[in-house]
Amino acid sequence: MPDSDPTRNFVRRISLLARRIRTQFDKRAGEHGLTQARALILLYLDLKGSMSQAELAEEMDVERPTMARLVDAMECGGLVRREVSPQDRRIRNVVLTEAAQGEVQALRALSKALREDVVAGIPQDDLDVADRVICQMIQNIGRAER
Amino acid sequence: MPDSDPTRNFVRRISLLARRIRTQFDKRAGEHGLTQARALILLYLDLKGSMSQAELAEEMDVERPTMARLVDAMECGGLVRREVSPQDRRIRNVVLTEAAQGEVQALRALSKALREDVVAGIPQDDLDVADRVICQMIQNIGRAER
DNA sequence: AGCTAATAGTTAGCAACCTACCTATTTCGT
DNA sequence: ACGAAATAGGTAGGTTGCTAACTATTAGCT
Repeated sequence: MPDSDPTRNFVRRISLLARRIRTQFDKRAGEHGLTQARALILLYLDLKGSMSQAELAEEMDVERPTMARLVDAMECGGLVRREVSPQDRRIRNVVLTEAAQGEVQALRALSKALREDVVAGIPQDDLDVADRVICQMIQNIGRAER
Repeated sequence: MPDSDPTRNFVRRISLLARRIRTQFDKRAGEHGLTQARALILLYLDLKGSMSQAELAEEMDVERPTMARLVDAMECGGLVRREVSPQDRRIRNVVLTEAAQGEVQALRALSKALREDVVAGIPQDDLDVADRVICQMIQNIGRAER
């Protein structure tokens, strides 16, 4: 009975699911030169036009050094440009290149397809419950950080 | 209305939750020289006495190179020893050192406390639904891999 | 017995997280 | 107006994932 406590495996399965989704996304998006994290940046920038790295980090719930490296990689790969803000020289506004804009449609389709694969056959009511549980857990951890 | 599709954020929140749990675990276990992945190895070995790296990788749903590095780090930190199997010289049986055995109790308590923090205030019925949803999603991804 | 398959483990290289710490600006309080 | 605090970004280093490709050993088939 090592695993009689169901919450133990629940926590582990969440981590497993997150990894599997990421791996599967990266596999499908690899042909487009994208990964899960980079694709999300691309979608945000397409939506808002231009964002600072701090804003991107905030939206994606990621620390700023993480964002710095993601933007580095995307700039290096020709997906994104950094433009120093004229109003505040601390800020680099990140903007999509034309090449990246051309990927947006395919990326949206790919993301949608993967989401649909993941939730296939799961009743909406159950999804709603699961979403509430996940949200509550995220809050609980924030609270537990003292 | 960029995020009108609820499943989009659901998938993202799963990844966020997994990261937050890992970070919080590592913060609490750091004093014991442990991290989430290493702690899990320790618990498995305490349970089964000795396992090959391939068996550990299988139990933890991780690839074998990942396990090789985890065992490297733990061996380096004096938590674990590798012993070549007499029956099959390809196999390294991994066993806990005495120092590691001394950490098991504290580690169990720590893991339990974190699990309880995470699920605090969530009805068991909802947890059951969420667990079923997570399991189904993991299966769905396996199926989607063609 | 001998050649091929499969298996255990490792190395190398990439991705995306994190924390801690640093610099360059801007803001704000006195 | 000037010095302290806050903010944007970056660097360095550590952790845990992955895949691809390699070696060593065993198993299996003819």
